[in-house]
Amino acid sequence: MSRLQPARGTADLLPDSMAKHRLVIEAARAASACYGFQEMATPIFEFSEVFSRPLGESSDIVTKENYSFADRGGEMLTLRPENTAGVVRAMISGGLTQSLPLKYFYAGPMFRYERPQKGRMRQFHQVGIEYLGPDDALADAEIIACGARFLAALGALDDCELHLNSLGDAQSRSAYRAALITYLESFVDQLSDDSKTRLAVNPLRILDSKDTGDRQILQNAPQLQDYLNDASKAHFADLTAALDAAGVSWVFDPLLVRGLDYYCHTAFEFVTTSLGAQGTVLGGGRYDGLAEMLGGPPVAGVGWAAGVERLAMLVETAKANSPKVAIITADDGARLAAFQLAEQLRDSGIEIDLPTSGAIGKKLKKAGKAGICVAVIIGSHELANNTVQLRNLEDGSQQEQPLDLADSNGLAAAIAKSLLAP
RNA sequence: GCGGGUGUAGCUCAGUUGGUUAGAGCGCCAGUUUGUGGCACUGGAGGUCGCCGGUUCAAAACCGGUCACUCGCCCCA
Repeated sequence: MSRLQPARGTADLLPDSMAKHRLVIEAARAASACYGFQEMATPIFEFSEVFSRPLGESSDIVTKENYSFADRGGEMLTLRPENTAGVVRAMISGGLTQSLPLKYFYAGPMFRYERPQKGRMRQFHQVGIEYLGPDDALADAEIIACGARFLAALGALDDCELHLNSLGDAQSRSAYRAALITYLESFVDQLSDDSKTRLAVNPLRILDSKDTGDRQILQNAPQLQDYLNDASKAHFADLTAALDAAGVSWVFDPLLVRGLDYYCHTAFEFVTTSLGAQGTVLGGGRYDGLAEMLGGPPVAGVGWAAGVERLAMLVETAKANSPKVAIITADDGARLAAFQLAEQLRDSGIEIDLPTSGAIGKKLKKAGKAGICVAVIIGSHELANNTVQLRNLEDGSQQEQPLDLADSNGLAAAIAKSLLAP
């Protein structure tokens, strides 16, 4: 137990949890397809610059939270910590800026070197969409509506609140940032230690500090929305009007920010109260500056990502797929015939479990527990008479059926019929 | 990276102020039933008490370290 563990922050997905994950991913896939997003995938690792360039080489994220390593050729590679940078890189490398707009859906594993918590693993899984090209606020509205539709399909939307804010365009942001720094510098002695360093490194993040002293100081801090220029105000008004028209409810959250420079305008999160401190279940925003930062032409973009693990915790139960029919041998004399029959029934599209060990009683018991509905019982006696016993494991009824190993269609039909019966 | 909590059977957990052979329920295996599951009864397997060290005549228990899990902080692209 102590010796053979999965590496820290990783977990096996055994069939029952895998079923929950698949349910989440398929809901996201269906919701995004509904809006015309097409599934694609980028590599699980990239040259480190893809992830470090938009963030700055010395930031905490790059130096402490990335899984980076040199390969045998000396290239610095990083396991992808999120997929937006990879998708934008793929757009640039593939020359797809000629085919805008692009609407992409993805699902897959991501990696961050962090202290694990509930719903926060070192290897985790995300689903997400990216809408590349348009700078229209209706694009923002569309991806948010898509996210809401996805959460609704999981039955999670009712427990979530959509938090919405505008960061404004680059001009608005830098005006606000300057004002905020000026204000906070006059309280620098009273700020928490964490926020003192944030003031130098990433002042906007002080807005969502959890320190009560910081929150006190923030009461009278300049407000982001007062620094939005007309174009930024118009974008936000356009977005909220579209959400209202679509019946997507939202709350204005002036403290919801993104620290990185390539973000602009819309920032949003769907937050649930049922998951402790890790309450954000789906989050995203507009990142018009990212493509240029990665060395491509300026291309507007907006998207979101959602953590599969966290959403899977909100899914009540999901039953792993398992066969409904088992072929059970009564004695070794029917081993080969049973194997042959199993293959023939699979040809007919029936999922067959063929247990190989244990007495007949054991096999029936296990089949019943595994949720198998019908057992085909075959032994030397049946083989000699060209029959099988068809046993309904739910009500215990049993009937004899003819066995013809040259043509099992009749038996397949009888099984299909008993599977349909209540 | 920082702080709190928790590590005993496959799972959920008992285990007295330190005391000699570490328990229960569920699950698993076998039998009662030599070819028919669920119920019942009977029996059985399964434990380096997370790991290393220390205190002690004696440690699952006390102390130190370490690892893992968990909650919060930092971070959250």
